[in-house]
Amino acid sequence: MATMDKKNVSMNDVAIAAGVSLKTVSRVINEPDSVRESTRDKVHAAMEALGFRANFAARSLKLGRYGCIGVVLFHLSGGAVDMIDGIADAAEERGFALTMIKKRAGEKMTLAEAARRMSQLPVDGMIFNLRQMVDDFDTFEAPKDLKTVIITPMEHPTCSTVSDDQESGARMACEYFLDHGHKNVYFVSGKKESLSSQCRMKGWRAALEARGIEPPEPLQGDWNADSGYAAGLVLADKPDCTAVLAANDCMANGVMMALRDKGLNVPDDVSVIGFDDELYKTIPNSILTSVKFRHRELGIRALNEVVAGLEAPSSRSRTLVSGVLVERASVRDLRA
Amino acid sequence: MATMDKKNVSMNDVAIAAGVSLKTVSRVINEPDSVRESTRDKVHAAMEALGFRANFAARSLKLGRYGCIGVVLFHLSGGAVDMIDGIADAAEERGFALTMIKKRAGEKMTLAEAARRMSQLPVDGMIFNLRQMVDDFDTFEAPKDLKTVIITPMEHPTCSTVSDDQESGARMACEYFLDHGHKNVYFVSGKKESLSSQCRMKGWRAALEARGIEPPEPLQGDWNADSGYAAGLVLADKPDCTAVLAANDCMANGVMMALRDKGLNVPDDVSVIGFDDELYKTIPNSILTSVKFRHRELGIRALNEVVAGLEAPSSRSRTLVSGVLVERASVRDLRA
DNA sequence: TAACGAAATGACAACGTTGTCATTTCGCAA
DNA sequence: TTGCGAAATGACAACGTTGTCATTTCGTTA
Repeated sequence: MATMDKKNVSMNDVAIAAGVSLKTVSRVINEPDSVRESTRDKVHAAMEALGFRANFAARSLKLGRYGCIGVVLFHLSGGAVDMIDGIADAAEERGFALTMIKKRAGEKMTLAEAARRMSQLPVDGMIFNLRQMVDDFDTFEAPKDLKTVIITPMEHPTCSTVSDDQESGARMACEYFLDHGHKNVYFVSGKKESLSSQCRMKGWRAALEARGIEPPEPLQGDWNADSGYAAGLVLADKPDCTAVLAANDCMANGVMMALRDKGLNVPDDVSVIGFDDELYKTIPNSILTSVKFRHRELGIRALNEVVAGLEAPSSRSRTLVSGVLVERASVRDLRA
Repeated sequence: MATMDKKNVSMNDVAIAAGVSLKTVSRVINEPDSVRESTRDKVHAAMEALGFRANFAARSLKLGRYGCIGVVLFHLSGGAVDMIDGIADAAEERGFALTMIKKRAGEKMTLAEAARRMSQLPVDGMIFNLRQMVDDFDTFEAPKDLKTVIITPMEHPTCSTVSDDQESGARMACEYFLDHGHKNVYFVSGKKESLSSQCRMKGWRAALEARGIEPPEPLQGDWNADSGYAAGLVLADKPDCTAVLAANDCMANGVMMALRDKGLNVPDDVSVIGFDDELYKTIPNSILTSVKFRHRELGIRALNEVVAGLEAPSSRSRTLVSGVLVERASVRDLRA
């Protein structure tokens, strides 16, 4: 009947219970080697008995840092899981926790708003996950004392950015077609407002133009298989269409199904490449060649960039994480 | 050349700049109506000029709360995105931020460890996302002053839990088969260690036994299409197999492809139901009937449960979020 | 103009830690 | 036993807020 009265057990309570000074308790926690073993044991016993847990607020107030990195989710898509996974693992490894806020569905949120909200929370630095354009992107200035990293394919004038190298990935896929003897490449895009889709389209276009090929009109999709199917029906009627690059695997699959339904074979009649390399999860023996981005690596890099910049928040860097072409059997070699 | 000297601008600095007292600045922030408009303007101007941002640590220390809910991710799977989305949206709505930590890949983490780590962080309550069994599940006791909600299908002796009603969902699907005249239902499971898979299997078994049907040996899968395909090849040879329940859509698709490759038609020869209703994203015109769980709703409920329990951390409740059978065309009615 | 109650503002302590610096205790040599 | 330097411990202030209570200022009425 001795416990359970005060709400929170403080270091002072522990100190009294252990018959030592407040500061000694502090030392047991932060620099145990500087405390005699017998004293240390007394303190540990008291902490155990009282159920002491250090107060985060007081500690942070004194130290002037939190040990937390803020993460702002402007958009939560499929690939985001792996990215968060990477961020969280890297944070864990470096002894940081994450503080997360999210744009509410349907509402708008500018970078400035996000920064203002975050800077009221326990964070030493922050990461913005930005997959669509936002109004104040170019004018935004991060708080001078809070390292800010933006995950986005766009370059920012003052903040560090980290991104998949979507453009190179698309170029890589496109050149893969061309190197296999294809004379042109059609493109099925994702949602218009998606920066990923825009970058992939840009890379596709650049690769063709680099070889003096006029890019055909891209087909508009929405990431889902049905839109890919619709695009596939259109493409099946184009005699010059031997190669299709779809902005993700789901649409690529839609394209392939449409081609098949039109009596065309992949890869014999038409070759196809997708993005994300996730079709194998859903389709047995999937043959789709695909450009895979390392989202987990992306998250790790973003977090490391923040941590590296904690001391120099105004530093600025640009990190691109390259993609990988996962070769399967959906591209025919026309050179033979 | 007047700014930029002290690291952090405090309310005291603002007070001096505005020619008012510290407390008045505090009031401008927390109870603006109690401050004369002219004073308020002066203070706001000073805050603006100095770039003042309230110190989270000091505020929390004084208030004794953080306005943050801890989230522990023991496991980060596909469905987790929507759940996190729900948690984050609900948190936002109620004025909370999230503090997140994650089990490191490959390492083990007990509930007790998670609780210990979390209670050193800025959190008023916490949510554990637990999709696999953990060693100390039954013996775990949550900190008495920190409301703890576990997202898991298992019942916990002392903590509140929230879960999809996987078992009912599976039963629902199974009964749907039986009500359509099927005499038996085969089952393809997910990974052994997954609690979702275990619950789905349990529901399937229960539904059959309730009608006096001896459940056939379940086929072991691993969530991916290839394992579903393998199962499908086996099932295609069983003459009594008219209905297959697969523990997710990817495996269901694998099953369907195998059946087709064996010359069987879905649903004419064999009917199939999956879980998660996500095949339509990848397969154009998907006909797969599927049990869909509302992960977002699950997250919302979990967060609301934590917030509701902040004042009474030792309260305990059990919430089940029901699934929905999304009817498409993969089940044949044998009663005709 | 004086007096009054209400509204606005201010002084000071307190929240639970850690840093600084002073003091005590220890182990060992003289 | 005494003295000494090093190790261990302690007293006290400080971090930047908010709560309590006292004081000042305001607008109104007599």
